Amino acid sequence: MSGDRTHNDSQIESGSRVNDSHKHKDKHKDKEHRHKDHKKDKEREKSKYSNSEHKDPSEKKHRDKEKLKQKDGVDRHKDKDKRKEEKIRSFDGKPKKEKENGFASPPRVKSEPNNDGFYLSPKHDKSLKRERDEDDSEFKPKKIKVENDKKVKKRKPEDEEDIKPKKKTKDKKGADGKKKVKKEPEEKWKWWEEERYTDGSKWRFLEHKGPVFAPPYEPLPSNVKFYYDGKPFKLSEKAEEVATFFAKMLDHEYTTKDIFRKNFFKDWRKEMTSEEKGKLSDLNKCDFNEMSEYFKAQSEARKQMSKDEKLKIKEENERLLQEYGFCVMDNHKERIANFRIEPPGLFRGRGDHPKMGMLKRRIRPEDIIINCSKDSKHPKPPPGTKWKEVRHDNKVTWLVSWTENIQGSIKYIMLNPSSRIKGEKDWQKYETARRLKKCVGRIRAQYREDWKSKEMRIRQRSVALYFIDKLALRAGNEKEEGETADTVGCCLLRVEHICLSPEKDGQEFVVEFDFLGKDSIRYYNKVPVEKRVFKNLQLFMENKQPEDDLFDRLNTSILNKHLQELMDGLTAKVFRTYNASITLQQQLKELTSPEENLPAKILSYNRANRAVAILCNHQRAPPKTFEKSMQNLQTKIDAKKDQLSDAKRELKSSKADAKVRRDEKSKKAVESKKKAVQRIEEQLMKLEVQATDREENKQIALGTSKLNYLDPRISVAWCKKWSIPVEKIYNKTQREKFAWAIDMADDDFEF
DNA sequence: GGCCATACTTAGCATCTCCACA
DNA sequence: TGTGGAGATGCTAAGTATGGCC
Repeated sequence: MSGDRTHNDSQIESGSRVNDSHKHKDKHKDKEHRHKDHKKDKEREKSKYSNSEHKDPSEKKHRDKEKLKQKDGVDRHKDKDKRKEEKIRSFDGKPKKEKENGFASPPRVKSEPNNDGFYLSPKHDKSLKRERDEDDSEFKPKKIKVENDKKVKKRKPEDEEDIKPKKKTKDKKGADGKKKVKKEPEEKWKWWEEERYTDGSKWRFLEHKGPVFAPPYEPLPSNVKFYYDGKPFKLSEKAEEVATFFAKMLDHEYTTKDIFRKNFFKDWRKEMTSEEKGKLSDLNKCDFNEMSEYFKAQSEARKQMSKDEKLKIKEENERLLQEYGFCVMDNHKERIANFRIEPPGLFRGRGDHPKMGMLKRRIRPEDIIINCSKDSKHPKPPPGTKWKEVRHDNKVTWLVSWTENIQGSIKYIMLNPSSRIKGEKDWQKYETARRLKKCVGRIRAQYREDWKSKEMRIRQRSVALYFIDKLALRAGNEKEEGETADTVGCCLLRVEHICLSPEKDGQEFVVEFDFLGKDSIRYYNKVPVEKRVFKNLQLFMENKQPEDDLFDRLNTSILNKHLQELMDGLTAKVFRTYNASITLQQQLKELTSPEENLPAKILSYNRANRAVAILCNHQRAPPKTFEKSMQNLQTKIDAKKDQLSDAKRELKSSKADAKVRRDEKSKKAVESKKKAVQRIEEQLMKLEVQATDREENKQIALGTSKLNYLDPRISVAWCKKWSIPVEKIYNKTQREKFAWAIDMADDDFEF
């Protein structure tokens, strides 16, 4: 098949080949533009430090115009040097070697399409008549429930149960059943058995108390001083407040970074009086240490508070939660996720974020838009203030919004994941992924066919889709230049992010990926690909510079439009959900053996979960205490081993004793020694399993996939099948979020 | 088709809480 | 009973996706 490229690639319409751009006028433009932009980028980089957030509007306009001119592709390249610098940065700030943390070639198990795979959990077998706005074959709440707003207000006492806030149940010990397990409230609202709205509205009635604002600034005591150039300097209140933000972060690596310091200083100066501005001209001469010590002492004092004092604070927090932490949405009291407005501080962008250190300003009532229903009791702004706006938009789910000043994006207050509105969406997400399961075979066949297309754009689309499917890459939406760290997803991959080897480590057609993904987490993977993909990649890279786009004819909207045609509701992200869930299901089948005991089964579950986390590249920095805690665990294991050999010795001698004496008493002694050995062996095994689990989890975060990608019904079914308490898999919060799945999935659920 | 605004999900790190153990 | 540390929770940044406008 080595000749396929020469044959097929020559058939590609020349007009659509970006690689022969030099032959075409517009492509010349393209290249010219690229160079221009590079020059501009460099200039921008130069001026960034003196004026990072106020870009010359004419420059922007010009760039926009250039972009419009550019018919064919998108030039989203930033400074090359900067990228190279970032390229070598790993998530812990150091270059990584391949496979160092086991991320190369993640284990993957794929299920091929199952065309009859229309699974209905028995509880949903019953015919459920419901008009649906989306084609979610299994998304079928049962009862029809139509309640008008007035009824909400006139709730009867018997409804009170719903209105009561969920009392925090203390789950003392969880599933072992060894200690008291306080029952969770028995009657919980099963929204999944009710009718959904079909008109695009999200609610009929919404009432809440508005947000909780950050506490006002408390000036420092007079004995805590700020020093400039070695001398005490009394700051104005505004300047002092911003200085405390920096002081609080003094021990953090952020404050050593040039960009952070520059951004901070620039924004800090804006808060200074003209006198302060004149005198405080060099951040390096500023001494925040006394302030920093003061905050450390305060935090220490908080830790040392008496029980009563702590209780008082806890009660106050509880009061706030009760007052502001719940809303009434369509007859039900629902928990709000984030009812507190983000306090002012310094922006902590991740990776090499160009805006890190900028001042995140205090949000005032005048910045706040309230969303609630017309006939609800509207939240009151704090005395003497007013809201920016009160609106009644039931097509959205948010309660409160404001625009933040760093990126100009909108922030929202929304409901908790356990709420109906979030749960329905989550359920729907998994149903879409299950629909993909039914047609993934066809889609895969199609994109494989498209690798041979005459059109470059189709080839690029199909190769990108292959990566998204095979490697669970994110889509890669375009981002505004200079506004965020240089991170990419699939459609944004650049030539410099991949390295092709016809043969490597005994494998053919190897692609080595190395780029920074979401949150500037490094994605490093070396994967053998199909020959056609390899040849296509070579083609896409022809005559391109390292900083050029790999898929210059593709973006996420083109890709998603195509996916939409293949399956209703299909977007790039659905592949991640589908592949994560199907991998979990298969790994669970593969790894669970019936004869295993409970801890071993849990280990198997965690390993299945881990396979998904590796697939999705969910990394974490190793916990600071990791080495120490592993050591502690090892000490425990060693001690247990000693204990075991002692117990075995004792057992041996009691057996010998019993042989001589042949009486009941010594027989009983043997039995009890046997039991002791057994018990210690079990304890040892548990500790060893724990150590393995922890070691394997060192740099992998399981939580993200568990919460966002794994259909909870798979886990619930697994628990039911093996009689494992669901509490072993999901903590209380997770059980609340997945209440729908826990209720509806039986042991035979198939994703 | 590109741009932009908007709405929502996904993500890792920081901080808090509470349990096991000395 | 005090405390270290694991796990839970909170926080908010950083993604994806869509729809409207030009």
